[in-house]
Amino acid sequence: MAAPSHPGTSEPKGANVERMPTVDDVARAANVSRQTVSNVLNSPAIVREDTRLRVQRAIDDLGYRPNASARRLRTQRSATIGLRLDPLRDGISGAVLDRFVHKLAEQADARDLRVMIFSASGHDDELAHIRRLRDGSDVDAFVLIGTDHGDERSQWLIDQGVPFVSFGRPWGAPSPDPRHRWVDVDGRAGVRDAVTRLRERGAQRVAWIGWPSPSGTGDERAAGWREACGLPPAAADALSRATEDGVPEGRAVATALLALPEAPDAIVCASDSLALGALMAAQAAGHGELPIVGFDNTPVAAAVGLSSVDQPLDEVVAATLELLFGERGGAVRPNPNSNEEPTHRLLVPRLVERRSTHLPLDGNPGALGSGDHNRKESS
Amino acid sequence: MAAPSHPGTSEPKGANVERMPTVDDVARAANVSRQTVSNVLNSPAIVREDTRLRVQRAIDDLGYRPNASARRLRTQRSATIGLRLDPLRDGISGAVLDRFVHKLAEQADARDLRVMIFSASGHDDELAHIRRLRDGSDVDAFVLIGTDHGDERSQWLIDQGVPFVSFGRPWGAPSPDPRHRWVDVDGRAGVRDAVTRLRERGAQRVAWIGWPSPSGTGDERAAGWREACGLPPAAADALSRATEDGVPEGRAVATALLALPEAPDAIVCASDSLALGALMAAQAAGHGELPIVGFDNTPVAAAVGLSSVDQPLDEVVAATLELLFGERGGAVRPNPNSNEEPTHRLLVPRLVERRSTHLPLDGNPGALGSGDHNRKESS
DNA sequence: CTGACCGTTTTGATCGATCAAATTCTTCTG
DNA sequence: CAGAAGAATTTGATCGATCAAAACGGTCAG
Repeated sequence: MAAPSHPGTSEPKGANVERMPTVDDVARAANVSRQTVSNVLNSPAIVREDTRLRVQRAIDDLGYRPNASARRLRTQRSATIGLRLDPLRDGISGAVLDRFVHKLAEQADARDLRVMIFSASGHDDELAHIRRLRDGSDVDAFVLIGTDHGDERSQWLIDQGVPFVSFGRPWGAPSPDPRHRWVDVDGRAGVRDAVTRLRERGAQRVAWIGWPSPSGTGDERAAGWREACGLPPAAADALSRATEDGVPEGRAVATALLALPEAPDAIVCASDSLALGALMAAQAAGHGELPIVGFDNTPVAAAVGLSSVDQPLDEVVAATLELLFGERGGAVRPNPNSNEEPTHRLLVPRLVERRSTHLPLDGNPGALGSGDHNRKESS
Repeated sequence: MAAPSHPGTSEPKGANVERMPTVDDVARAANVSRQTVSNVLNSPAIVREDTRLRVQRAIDDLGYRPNASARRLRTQRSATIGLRLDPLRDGISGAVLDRFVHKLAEQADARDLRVMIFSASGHDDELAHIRRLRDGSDVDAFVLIGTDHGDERSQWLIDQGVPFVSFGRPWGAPSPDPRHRWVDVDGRAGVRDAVTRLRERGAQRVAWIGWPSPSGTGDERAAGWREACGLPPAAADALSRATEDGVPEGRAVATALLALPEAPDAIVCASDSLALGALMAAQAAGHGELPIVGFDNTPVAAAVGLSSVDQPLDEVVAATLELLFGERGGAVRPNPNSNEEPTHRLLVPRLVERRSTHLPLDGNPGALGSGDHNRKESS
């Protein structure tokens, strides 16, 4: 938090008027040719030890930094990933994508990649942007987020030969194109685990609040509940509800569930928004102790002490980059032509347990918040 | 939502193997010289009408798109804005910054600017990144977010001659550097308005829940409350509380306030997190009808029907870009040397009223949610 | 001593655009 | 109709790096 001054390397760069040094400047200073300098940077192995050190010192002394544009122009690649920020996501659940963006920025940086963001109003607009960015060689690979049924973006990108990976499976496609690389989280397994855990804890009638079908992610999650709830079909149907996402919606549906003659003794929801609504409903109905589980482990869930299924975004991002660039490489791999190597990755989420599956909700506020991340935030 | 195929211009670009056309290709096709093509793109005014049309047609036919790297190399500017995504913000309030990022991406796009994001672990790390990005001429201007007391970043950037604008005032500086361009929202006025509104509605004892001092934004907001609450100092002190940000914290403090012999009849908070906590406290204490106002108008506030002070992010972003690039220009202005033109902009927020200042909280869930933005969101 | 061979370094060309200056084409004046 | 002034267009150089191939220096077998 303290210790200002010299961040980065601290060479004597005065104001900012004098131009940045170039390879030629470094070459002159180290008494070698441009190319040798270039080699020191890009293939140090082929340069003799002592010259390498000499050049390196010159680089440090002058504070040389390769010009990204020049390099990109010559190499024909930008080492930049494009990412569309979805303008629709304004709900609580949108926070997942934010975390995804963060992680992506972090891990991309570690690989010396840049991340460029853009926003678009719809799928068509998005594709137009992608084309522009790629044709201008601004960006050489894209990450698609939030694929859904009948998503025509993937196919277009494949046809155009634009390298990309989607966070989200190709829902609904009868036979998914093997050239489509994707990473996703197994929501079905996540919900299944959550339900199982609740039953281990003694719950016998675990209800489900999900989204209307068809919804790729939603249907998967619902399936997970159905597999694990241990109820005969009819009873299961009675405890299953579908509604648009949202806190009020969740509250309304949960209220109805709790008013049933054979009321549920636990509720699992397809999102934290729905779960928060359910939490409020339970509280209002005097069932403060009712175990409730949400999905996505958003900040709100942490804040109100709601148990939630957490997506392993670190792994998601790592897998995304690996599919795009390989184990460590910095060069983009084109979309695979055949199905030689695995072109997708399905990751398993894990349940984060909090008060909502442990303690009664009422009572002393002092015990709230389970010490989860709660940082002050200004502006 | 429907209508796939041809996004952008739809020229007959087959696979993606053949290289993109260049100015020379276009020139040849239109029977002019490279430079004329360049002129059509950059200064159409000096090209004769008919040649311009001819060239334009060739551009469209070939699907030509200027190569960003080449242009940047030659012009020495990247038309790219750098933005650090703060890894700390994980609370509910962090959502404001997300909205900011969105708006920035949108408006930057309208000006043909790119936005590049990066993440850093601390201020020093951030500055190191900034240096790297700028020295590599990847980015030519930066937007700083969330400035706070003793923030040494601004001064460093000014010293280094790196063009930037901060979203957030230079807090605490005895005499702010006139070369520092910034945009901020007048939180004091926002809170003042909110309190005034509550008093117009009949509230007589409006309490305040804020953050511990010193906090630039926090102190300003508190000042707004104090100015408008209309209570003598002693009484005001009794109704003022400071705590770290967070839902549980807000709940605890609000519970204490409500237990006072002279309890408040309305509460204004420095954040939606605190306000949500207060809302829960009020509900638990049987004061479901207590008017409560939050700050930042986050999705959560919309979801639970909490009134909140909304920051005009559209204007904030517009002002930011204007300070950086001028009215319409695409070229970055350096940090001003003297204080000739205005170098900052202070915008006024406005109160968004919802159920929490209108109706009782309990009662029928059907009436919840005030129709505010609630969109479904998948993985 | 010659020349093949390997490791290291240098030279010339190139990526795709814009700048600055030179050139050609128009138009208008005396 | 010559010639100047202005408009429109073209030419040559350049931005800063990497690629591809050539040149260099040393070792070593024949």
